[in-house]
Amino acid sequence: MAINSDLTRGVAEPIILKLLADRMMYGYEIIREVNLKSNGEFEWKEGSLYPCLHKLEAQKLIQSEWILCGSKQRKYYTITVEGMRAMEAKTEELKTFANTLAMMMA
Amino acid sequence: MAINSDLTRGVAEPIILKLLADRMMYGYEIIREVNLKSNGEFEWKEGSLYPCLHKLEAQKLIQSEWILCGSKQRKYYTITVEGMRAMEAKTEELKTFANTLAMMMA
DNA sequence: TTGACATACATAGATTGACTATGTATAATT
DNA sequence: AATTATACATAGTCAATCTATGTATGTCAA
Repeated sequence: MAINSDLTRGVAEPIILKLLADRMMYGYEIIREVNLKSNGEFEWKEGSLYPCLHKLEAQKLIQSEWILCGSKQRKYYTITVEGMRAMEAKTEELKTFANTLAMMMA
Repeated sequence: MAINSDLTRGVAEPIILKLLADRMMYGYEIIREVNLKSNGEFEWKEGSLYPCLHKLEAQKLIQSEWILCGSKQRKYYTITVEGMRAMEAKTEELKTFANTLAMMMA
């Protein structure tokens, strides 16, 4: 029962930043976490996530490092100070949006 | 203090259907109403609304008629039975989305 | 009365974020 | 040995919105 992707546009960035504010994660892990935590309402795919991570990194809101886990290389992302600020701003914007929308549809 | 348009994508249709469920309205009137009711958080422009109305009409969720008001022609839109059903479905989807998002950002 | 502004509809073209499909490579499982 | 899951990546497509522009009429003040 996935949500229409027109709705989810724009929420990927704040969600990623929010997750990385808790702990460092690698891309594939983020996909599983989001799909799990949303009870399947979000159905993120690699094709959506990786370009988004690259964009966030280009904006210096997150940064990456390759880490060897056992015998496997994983690209771990951490949030930057600037990213924390962006997350807070985006979270506020999301709240305003949700409240406005609730009012409009009431 | 307008909301980023990536967020508002996908909400135009349910909002329009919701408004027309109350009363018939013409395009320009819808723009003013939405911008007013949202306290300026939504800043709809003609270039966004008219194509959306045409699409909804092509889907037979709304229908239009030209009405002469004084000396001015206005294109009034009304919601169809099918449109009412679509509105209810979309409203449910919006609620699920808002709840999921609130949970993810908590 | 004329210029400025608001009303009212319309659309072509650009932008952009997400999706589809595909590719590579390794690890785990059967 | 073959299949599946993990893990990263990107080219091409799609679609909803925005920008910019156009037409026409109504209103109001200088």
